[in-house]
Amino acid sequence: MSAKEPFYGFVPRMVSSKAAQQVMNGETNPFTKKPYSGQYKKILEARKKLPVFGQMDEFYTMFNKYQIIVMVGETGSGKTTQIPQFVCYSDLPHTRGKLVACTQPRRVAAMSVAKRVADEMDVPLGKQVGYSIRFEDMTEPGTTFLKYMTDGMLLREAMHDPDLTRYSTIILDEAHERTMATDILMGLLKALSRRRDDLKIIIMSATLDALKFQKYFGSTAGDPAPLFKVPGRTHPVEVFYTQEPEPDYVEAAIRTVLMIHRAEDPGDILLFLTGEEEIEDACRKIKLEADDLMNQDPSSVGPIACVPLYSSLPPQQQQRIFDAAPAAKGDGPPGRKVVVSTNIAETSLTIDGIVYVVDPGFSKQKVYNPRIRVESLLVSPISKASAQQRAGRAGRTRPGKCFRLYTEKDFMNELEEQTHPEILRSNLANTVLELVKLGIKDLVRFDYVDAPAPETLMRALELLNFLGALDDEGALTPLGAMMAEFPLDPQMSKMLIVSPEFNCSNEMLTIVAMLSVPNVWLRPPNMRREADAAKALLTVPDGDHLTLLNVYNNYQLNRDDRQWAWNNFLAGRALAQADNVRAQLQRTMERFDIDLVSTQDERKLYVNVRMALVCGYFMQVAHREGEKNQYMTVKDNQVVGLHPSCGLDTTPEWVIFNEFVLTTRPYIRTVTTVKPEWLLEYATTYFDFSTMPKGEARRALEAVYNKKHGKRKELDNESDNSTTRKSKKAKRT
DNA sequence: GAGCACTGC
Repeated sequence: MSAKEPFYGFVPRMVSSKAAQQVMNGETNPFTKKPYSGQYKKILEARKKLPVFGQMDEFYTMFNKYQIIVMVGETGSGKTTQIPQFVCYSDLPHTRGKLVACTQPRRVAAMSVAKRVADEMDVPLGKQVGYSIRFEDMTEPGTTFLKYMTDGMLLREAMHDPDLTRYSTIILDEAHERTMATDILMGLLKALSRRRDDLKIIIMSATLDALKFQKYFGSTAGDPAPLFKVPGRTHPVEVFYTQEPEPDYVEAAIRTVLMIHRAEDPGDILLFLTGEEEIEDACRKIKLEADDLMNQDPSSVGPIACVPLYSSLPPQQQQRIFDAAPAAKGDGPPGRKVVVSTNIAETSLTIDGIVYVVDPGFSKQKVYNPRIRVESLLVSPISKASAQQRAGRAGRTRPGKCFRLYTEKDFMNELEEQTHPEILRSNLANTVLELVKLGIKDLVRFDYVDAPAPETLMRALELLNFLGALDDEGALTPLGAMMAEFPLDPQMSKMLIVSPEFNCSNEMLTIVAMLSVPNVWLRPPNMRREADAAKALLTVPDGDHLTLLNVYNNYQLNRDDRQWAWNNFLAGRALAQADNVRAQLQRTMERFDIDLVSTQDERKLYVNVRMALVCGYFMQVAHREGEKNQYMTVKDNQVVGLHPSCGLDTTPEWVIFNEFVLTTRPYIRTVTTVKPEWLLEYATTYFDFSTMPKGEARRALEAVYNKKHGKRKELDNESDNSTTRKSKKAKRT
């Protein structure tokens, strides 16, 4: 290195903040050797005002000394943008052919932070600083040394390189969110830190659970990992509670919004509710009542704009949350914007200008019941951490107020400290397969930050064993190794891999892709009949899986017609996404030399597809009990009905289903009719009579078995043709 | 005769 080299004399991981700042304040960009731009200097001045910048010295002392650091930084501390840069100046990954990784739970965050940091470092995005998310790799091998990425992406990389050798430092950001991928990564990194003493690890989190991470990542001697703490930069938020519990939180929320509108100073309102329907309904009511108020007394109440926000809203409409509040009418008071949102506004989206938050204290949360193998969404009380996060949304631009629609006593005594991490609320089939592929031998004794219920692990192991992904000893089979490579639930990767045997891998690729994206069916409230009619035209009566195939094929045939999706009440965004997913899955198929084949004869094709579906979803079979829309899931004996969105024109005796949903009653959704012979043939071990509970389903299967094997002839059963027609006439009345 | 909380590969 020459004397002109800005990093001259720098030794990796022995760099002081003084030296680093000298380079930052110099004239030459040490990473590009080009002179710094004017923009760089301007941004640098702003960076210097961030709380974390003032603690650079403390950071380097710790970073240089310890292998693992837990960092706590509240919103506005600048940790996500600054810490990875600080690390680069001491770690000097570019001089050693290494990378610094910083993970994010969300794609947009990985992209936007990478862009910001590239600007701050005065380099083009995708060169020295890049990002890597599914479907998009904005990095340049050999050049990129600071990479923002989704946590799931790093987990995928670990499957191929368990020692993550490319990285010199790994930073897990937003660890407090406890996504499944971050939780698994924490377990892997803890073990890896003992194999690779050259690897540095930083766990970054919002305040609350730092001690948990410190203990988890502590030394074997029991000392907690060192803590680096940076204050945030937000405005104070005054919190109010109700005196009594509110029996109807939606009604109370609307009342509170109107109270704020009448009595409080100007400033926008953010109201948290739990779902689309609730939100649309509340928006209508607020608008109606606020308009009434203004008409009654235009001199004291201003106009109001009520904006809904939830993820399935088209991006264009989501943008409305950033519109300015409506202007005052004449000399009247200024207008006010009310955003009524799901949890999306708690973490994923920030809206500036919010001064008032109304928090009823509920959100929809995923829960998993391993006993009946069902994930469902339940409206549940939020955690204290969540309530604090919501309140904080009122103090981003100036001091604000938060109205909690529950008592202070309930807040103190009833709310959990933290939302349960995802790993405790999910079906783990996929995760277990990933862990086994990662070489984790004993899943029950894996060092989880929070260990899932043994029953949940057992359910996952059982499923993977039935699918043939794990052998009876729990070891990965060649099939399982292949399945783990697909970004899919194991049932889906299984049916994809076997689909060439049924001559329908092209079709199965499509179906799996369609099952992996959000619902494609649109049903605007004022056009339900038209939407249903459009759907009926695309429906294949043998099953919803085939209908999805048909929808995709028609979408492809009409690619040139930009209006096609809209005219058919289909979500164009979801279809485009399916296209993307399909291409990615196809690449994985090709990598494994799995044949891409089709059946030409449509009637045979549909049968072939249905048989292949059985190979993956044989554990999700329901048998009709009686004549009406009443089914019983095989083996766990849950009474379910076909979901009203189901397109079957009959109620067949045997169906497989993709989803079990628990709403007004238990429903099975995305359903296709199958033949009992297929169950016996393609899932022999699962449909072993000795392990099946007695009942109609078992009797019917036994009859099929005996008939085939000529043991005993059933006289009263014509088997799979015994479907009953649903009365279309009765349906309409 | 209902509804996708939110992410991610």
